[in-house]
Amino acid sequence: MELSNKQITVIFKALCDENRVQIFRLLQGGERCACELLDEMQLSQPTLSHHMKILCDSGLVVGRKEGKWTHYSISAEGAEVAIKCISELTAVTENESKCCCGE
Amino acid sequence: MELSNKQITVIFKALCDENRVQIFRLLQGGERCACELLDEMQLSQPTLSHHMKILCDSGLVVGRKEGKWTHYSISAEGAEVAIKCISELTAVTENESKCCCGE
DNA sequence: ACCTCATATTGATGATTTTCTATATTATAG
DNA sequence: CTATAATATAGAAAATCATCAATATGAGGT
Repeated sequence: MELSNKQITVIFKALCDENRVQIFRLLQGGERCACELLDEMQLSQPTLSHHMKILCDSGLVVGRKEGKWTHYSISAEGAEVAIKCISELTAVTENESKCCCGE
Repeated sequence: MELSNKQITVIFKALCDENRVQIFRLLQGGERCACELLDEMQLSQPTLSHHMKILCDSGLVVGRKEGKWTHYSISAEGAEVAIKCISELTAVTENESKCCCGE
């Protein structure tokens, strides 16, 4: 499963906004519907909806539709992918110390 | 070590741009100076410098100044912080299934 | 001291993102 | 089938971000 640079940016975009980080903290307590999240955030309903779309696109959050409601929760699989991704990106594979610039 | 929402966004901003992800891939081979990175990226020198600042601010990359050159490398400590951060944020601590909206 | 090379900073511009209001969609209740 | 409630989408404004050209800084070399 090789992710493109673009796909990686989509994953981590989830964590690049303070409101979205706050939404993760709310979801840590378990599944929440959009109206509950809206109650606890200082955002308009369309803005929350926009953030939830970005979170779902990242794979870190999943939405479950049930009647009128959409229930959101943290995806353990998405989290695993993100952690594996950051682990791989930050894994240094050097086998010798290379000097550049003719030092 | 409790990170604020704002601090978390600074960490993951590093991975929200395709060029910056590409820089990680280049740094996987070991320490590189800015001029080497510039050779391999389709960016102007000031733009690369701008990205390197964001990467260093995130803690995922460190810069080491030596004479005229700045050598950049991936920070294992920074990576550890980022992984711990995403692990904590995505850890669900629910102990009972809560239903909202009077279901 | 001057020149050159590597990198950083400034300032401007276009692109993207966040946010809102207004409206549309979809589901249930009466 | 109409009304209402929950969520999504469209469109516009404001803020932020990525980018570049020009310039500044700072370290060696001559």
